[in-house]
Amino acid sequence: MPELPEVHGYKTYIDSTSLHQRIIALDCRDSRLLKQSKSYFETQLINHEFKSTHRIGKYLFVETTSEKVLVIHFGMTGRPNYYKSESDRPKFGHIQLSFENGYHFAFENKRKFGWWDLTDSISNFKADHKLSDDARDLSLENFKASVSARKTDIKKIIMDQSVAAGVGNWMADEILYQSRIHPTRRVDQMTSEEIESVFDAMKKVIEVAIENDAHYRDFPEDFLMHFRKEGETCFHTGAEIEKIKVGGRTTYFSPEWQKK
DNA sequence: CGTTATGTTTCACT
DNA sequence: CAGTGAAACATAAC
Repeated sequence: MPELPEVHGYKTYIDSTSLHQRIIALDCRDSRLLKQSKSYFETQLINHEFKSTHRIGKYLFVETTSEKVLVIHFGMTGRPNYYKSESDRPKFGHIQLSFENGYHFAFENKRKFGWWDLTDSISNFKADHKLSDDARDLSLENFKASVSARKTDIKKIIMDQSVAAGVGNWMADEILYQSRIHPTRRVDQMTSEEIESVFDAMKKVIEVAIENDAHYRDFPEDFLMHFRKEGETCFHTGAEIEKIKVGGRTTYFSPEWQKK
């Protein structure tokens, strides 16, 4: 389920479980999840430790005591899991590290869209992958600058990781619902105030989601996530939520509430 | 059985 | 170069 708030939670989880422990084994059941050879991962991880983590958007960077930084992307169905007994290895824990203390760390990835990579530097990785600053830290100036030259639907823009790293499909729908902007509104036809309202809603959605540990049921009652599905109705208007495709992704919005 | 899923990358076109 | 739509990746769950 990982977008920015979920990955934020994963970072906290890893920080509180897996730092400063010597890694003694790496097991990978499907090498397609590794962007480098398994032996290279072993060289860089075995007998080393996780030192600290950093998050940009949906990417998690783990600094280690080796010269390389581990890059983790969770894909659509990834999450970390730390447990004591090997027998508790989760069903989809395709990559597992074992620590010297006897505990294990699994990278769960049901759909196998997630991956691990190794990089020399976070800033180079960020540049190579055209990642913007993390959406939580992004300035209004930078946001406006990357939006200004664009001529397409606002939803595609805010999901563009080079515009606001960390915004994914559900967050984009929520942000546009909160700012009352229609998902297919073209950015070049939006006023400066409307762009700012999207920016403000993005910040609000991020903070609310993080405060609630990305647990949607605890979100405020006027959040789209409570009725983001077919047949449900808008909290404000009572009208039926509509479902369309934008940029290839399923999109839910409230027709009268979000003006085109 | 067919459809759908919270993501990224690549590619053939406009 | 900017942008688009589609496809590919891989698999569980409904």
